[in-house]
Amino acid sequence: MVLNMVKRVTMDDVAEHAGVSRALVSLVIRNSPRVSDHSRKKVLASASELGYRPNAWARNLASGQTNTLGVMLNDLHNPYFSELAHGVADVATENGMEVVLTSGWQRASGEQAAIDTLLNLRTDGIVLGAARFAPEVFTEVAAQTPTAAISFFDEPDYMDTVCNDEAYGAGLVVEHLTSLGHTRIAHIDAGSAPGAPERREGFARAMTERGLAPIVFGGDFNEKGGYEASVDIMKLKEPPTAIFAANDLAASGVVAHLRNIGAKVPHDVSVVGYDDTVLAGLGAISMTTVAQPMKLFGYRATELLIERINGRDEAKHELIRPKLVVRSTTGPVAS
Amino acid sequence: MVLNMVKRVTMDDVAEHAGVSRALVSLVIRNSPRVSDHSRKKVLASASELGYRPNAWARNLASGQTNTLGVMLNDLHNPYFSELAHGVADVATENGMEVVLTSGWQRASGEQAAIDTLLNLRTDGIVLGAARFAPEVFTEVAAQTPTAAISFFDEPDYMDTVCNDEAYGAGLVVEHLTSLGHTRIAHIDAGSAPGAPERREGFARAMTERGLAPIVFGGDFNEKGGYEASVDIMKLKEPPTAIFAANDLAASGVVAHLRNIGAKVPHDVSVVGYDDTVLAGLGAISMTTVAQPMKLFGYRATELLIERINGRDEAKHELIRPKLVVRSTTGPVAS
DNA sequence: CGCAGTTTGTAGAGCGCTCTACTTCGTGAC
DNA sequence: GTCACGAAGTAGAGCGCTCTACAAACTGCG
Repeated sequence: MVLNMVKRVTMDDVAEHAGVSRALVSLVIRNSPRVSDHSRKKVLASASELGYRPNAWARNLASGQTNTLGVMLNDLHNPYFSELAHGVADVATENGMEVVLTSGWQRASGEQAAIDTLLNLRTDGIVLGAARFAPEVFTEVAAQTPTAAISFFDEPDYMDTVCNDEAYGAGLVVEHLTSLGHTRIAHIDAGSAPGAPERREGFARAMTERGLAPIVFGGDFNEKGGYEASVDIMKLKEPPTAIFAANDLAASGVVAHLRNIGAKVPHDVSVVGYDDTVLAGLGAISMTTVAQPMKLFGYRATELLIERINGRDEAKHELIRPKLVVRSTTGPVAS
Repeated sequence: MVLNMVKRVTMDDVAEHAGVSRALVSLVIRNSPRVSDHSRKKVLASASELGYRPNAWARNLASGQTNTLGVMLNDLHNPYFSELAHGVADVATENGMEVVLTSGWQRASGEQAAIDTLLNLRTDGIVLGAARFAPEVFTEVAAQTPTAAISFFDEPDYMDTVCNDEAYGAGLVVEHLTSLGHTRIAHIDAGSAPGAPERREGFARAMTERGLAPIVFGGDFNEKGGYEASVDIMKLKEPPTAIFAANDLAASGVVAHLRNIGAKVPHDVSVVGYDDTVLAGLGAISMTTVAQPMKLFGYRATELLIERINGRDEAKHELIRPKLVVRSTTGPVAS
């Protein structure tokens, strides 16, 4: 409807100005070796003089390639996701590809709209950055374009996946806490949210392997979930000496409640988070937590996706091991 | 090079299947009223049977409109920016537009690459989500497409801007602290980073208006900056009873240092942050801070941008007033 | 000098859609 | 019955680029 005031410079304009054919200009712009130095310079000079800028829409339409990777995240507010996007962007750039981000912005219809945008853009592939999408999303997307999903634990044959080794991470926590002398350790889980079952089972296994009773309370991946669960936990006749929360946010809820009831961290109760988000690293909080190398997740997912785009057939599934970051919310059990 | 395995369904396929012309299919897809109900149904049925999906590249090329807004952020890790993007997305969706996000990912060449991507996409307009870009970025982008910038304090005539009323926010802090009886108040600033000078000057004005000496220490918009500045501050012969930090991160650095030297917050020293990021709201931190309605910034910038796309000529500049959020790091001055 | 082989450049047919200008058809007024 | 008119549908020329097939110009070698 409304035209840009600036008259758009096209390849034909450049060709005419340089006195060559449009095809030659195209070759120059795409850095083809099939052009003589002399022509190349001439064309580039004309292009920059006219302020030429290739039109991505036309280029992609003509080439059938978009050279673009789509990334869909379900919550940009979570630093976890931005790390991930960063990783994707790095690998994409390395491979000369662009990245387009979308998000459902936690709106009801947003998720579907975001997917439609991405699919209509015909990106060469799509990274689904979190498993909180409706299951149909995965099958729908994967049916139409190469897809890699992060934190999708089902290992389907229609797309690649990269997951955190949740069980391993939970094991690290148990090992750390038991080495400090803790035996009564409670875990606040996040129900059936992605990753939560694996985390819970890993915890249970690590505990039983050591002959300890796995204490599990239902919570959620947010501050409230941690707070409320810790209220119940601390009402136990024999409260645990350590609490392993669903994630950092939940852990900060635990810390808040412990402070309210006058319990000292870590002297009375040790607290461990999960994710190593910014807040865990803050001096004022300084929380022991499990660091998922989110950027690495983004890397690997993108690498797998690019392999897939280039023709690999079978789906691959990777499990990446997190690391324990010990800070000041854990300490030896009080004697 | 590599073709998608799935044969792409085009408008012509749908037209043939439905026994109508491509033009009619186009009208149906674009929801034109010029189509009879009967044809519409027939076409839609064919489309869904074939799994048709409009090709955004072709559509935009043909229509000369992209119906897409570009957003460039310089640091997706900062929750401040994701809020902003969220606001942009909301307004864009309301107006039936798509949003494409890019970021320089704090990489040297990243910024320019991100801009090129956006400009090559020929989005109808661009929201520049932070003022930390090189100045040329603004002029380059604004010269080529309608542009709105957030937190760009210069009020240029070539693009719209939306800014936080930093001076007003600083005034709120001073008012709050003086009403609690504080008279020795220190401000940790962030040098010439965007917004910082306005914040500092607002602080100084509010203080002098009340006959109080503005104490200013150089810092930065991060935890380290706050920590180090507070070290100097607390070495003063007469340390202040309240510290107004550059932002929440800096404030959390201040709190960390105060805790280290055994000063109680807020009993001995009150601390105020700026931005009201997630961390300020956490129970374990619960920081008094100034809330910038980032989402609103996104809203307004996008609304201005759309006006601009629709033909408004003169640039508009808006100043939006933040709000003080009182939590538990501020209290009456100890008597 | 002639011819194969290599570079370098060009013509022109699309890519999948939109949009203007036109055709066709049905309706009702006269 | 005729004609004007609006509604419904279509033909076909692009949009700005890529890419295949081919032409032209330049090697060098017998």
